[in-house]
Amino acid sequence: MEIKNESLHSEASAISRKLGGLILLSATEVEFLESIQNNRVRIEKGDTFVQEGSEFLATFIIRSGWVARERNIGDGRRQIISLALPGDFIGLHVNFKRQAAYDAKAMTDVEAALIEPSRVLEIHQQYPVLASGLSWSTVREYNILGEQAVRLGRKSATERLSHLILELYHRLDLVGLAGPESITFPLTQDDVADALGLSSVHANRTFKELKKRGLIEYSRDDIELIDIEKLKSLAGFNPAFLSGFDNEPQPVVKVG
Amino acid sequence: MEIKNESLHSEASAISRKLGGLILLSATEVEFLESIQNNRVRIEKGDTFVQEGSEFLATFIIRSGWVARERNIGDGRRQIISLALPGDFIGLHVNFKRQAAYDAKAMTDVEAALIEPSRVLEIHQQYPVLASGLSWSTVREYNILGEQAVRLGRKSATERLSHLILELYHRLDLVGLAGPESITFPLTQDDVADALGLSSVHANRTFKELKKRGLIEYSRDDIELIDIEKLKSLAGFNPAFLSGFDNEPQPVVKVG
DNA sequence: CGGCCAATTGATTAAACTCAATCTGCGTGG
DNA sequence: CCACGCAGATTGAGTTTAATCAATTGGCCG
Repeated sequence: MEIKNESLHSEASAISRKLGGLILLSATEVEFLESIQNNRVRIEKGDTFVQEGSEFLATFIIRSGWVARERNIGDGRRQIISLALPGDFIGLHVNFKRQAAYDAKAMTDVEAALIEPSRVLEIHQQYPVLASGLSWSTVREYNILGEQAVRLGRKSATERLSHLILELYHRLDLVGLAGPESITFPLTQDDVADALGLSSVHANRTFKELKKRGLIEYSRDDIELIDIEKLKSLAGFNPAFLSGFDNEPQPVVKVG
Repeated sequence: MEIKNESLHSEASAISRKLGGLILLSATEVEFLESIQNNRVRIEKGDTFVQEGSEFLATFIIRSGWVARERNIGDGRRQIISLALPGDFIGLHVNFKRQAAYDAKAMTDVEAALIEPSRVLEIHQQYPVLASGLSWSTVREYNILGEQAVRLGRKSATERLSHLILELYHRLDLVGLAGPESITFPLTQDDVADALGLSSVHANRTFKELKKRGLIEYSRDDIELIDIEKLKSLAGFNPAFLSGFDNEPQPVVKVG
């Protein structure tokens, strides 16, 4: 993990786009949000930059790339708990020891911002609108993980895969990273297997099945959602858990 | 004035016992924590008191009894996302619409305290130690749910059940509700099945298997942990995700 | 051209599910 | 006090989904 400081971009960061897509942010708030992201790190694809049991040095905000929170249980079995996409936090809340309960591994090259705990406090004390945004992010992460539990516990392989694809499509869309009906998809089928609790062989067959049914197309690093309505119906997908809105991003908090 | 953890009165509420078991709480903090629990509700066993999609009216603190956060997907399938025990919150963080992403259902008669959003804000602004306690509770809930994902995605039926039993044993112990080597267990085998992503028939056979191996005994509403060490070894159970403290050596497993 | 990682396919096995009966403990109304 | 009803637990038999084992193929890069 190589660390370098960079100057402010003119374009809004993913976290600003994400929060801005749901709340009306004032210029001051956006500025602050951008200003706390100056301490940047680049993480190489494949790098496990947070180890289970080790101490969080700071909170990460993903600026670009995909990260997997995962648990490796001794005998080679692995479960991807959740995926962190641009605009997401790693280690926003920590326990008293700041001890990680999972590995965080870069699935692509990643750019992240390192946020000091004091800056998070500052948000809570001086930027109430942003603080409510953090609260929203927190409950959203929890709900995403809840859906993951439903997928793993009660859905078939085809339901799991189509549900995951739709979740990623909606989440990427919120930060402006989804195509009209496609997403870039950097995960290997092994990764998908470990995200969905399947063997890699079965993950492969499940991809093939969705393709055969005319629901998706996929290549090395893209998935095309050919028939979103059928995908939703197969997956039993309701996007409510992602926003808490009736699918319509609407500003509900006015400028301070 | 600061008081020792052990000197918390036995009449202190579960949430005070839980936080007091981990942080040194001042008398003022304990008093405040108790005072915000005056608005109490009784919830009858079987009552789904929060509906998926409906609005949270307040935050609940469970004072006694067990609650399941669960998702019911149209066709009769159900997944218990997580269990809330005495001292746990329901709806601590909410999204902008305060919309629940899951049902909350009482698995026993429950007593809960209703906390106004303004009191939660008050904690963050005036009781920094308690605020850090809430942050700890938040990340703990997330980590518990992460373990649930590992159970559902990557563990066998016997591993899942023994892991769940151990988790509940440790969590109940933290609030003084576990026996020396037993817990009260109000869930039906149907509930266990829906928590572990199994059929009820298989849940039953898994109970039988653990009993046959001399790991547990169970009756209508108790589970005895006959051989905790063997249970831990079978489950692959490491309590780190529950506390984040070094109460016990935490081996960091490295898979090469 | 190799080498390598990921994807794909075929064959077989195993874990868990479904379906269908019972069985059991317990509370209740007569 | 007892028969009845009922929810939950238990058991047996057969089926299904997904896992495992074992090659093979495909694409990309140095």
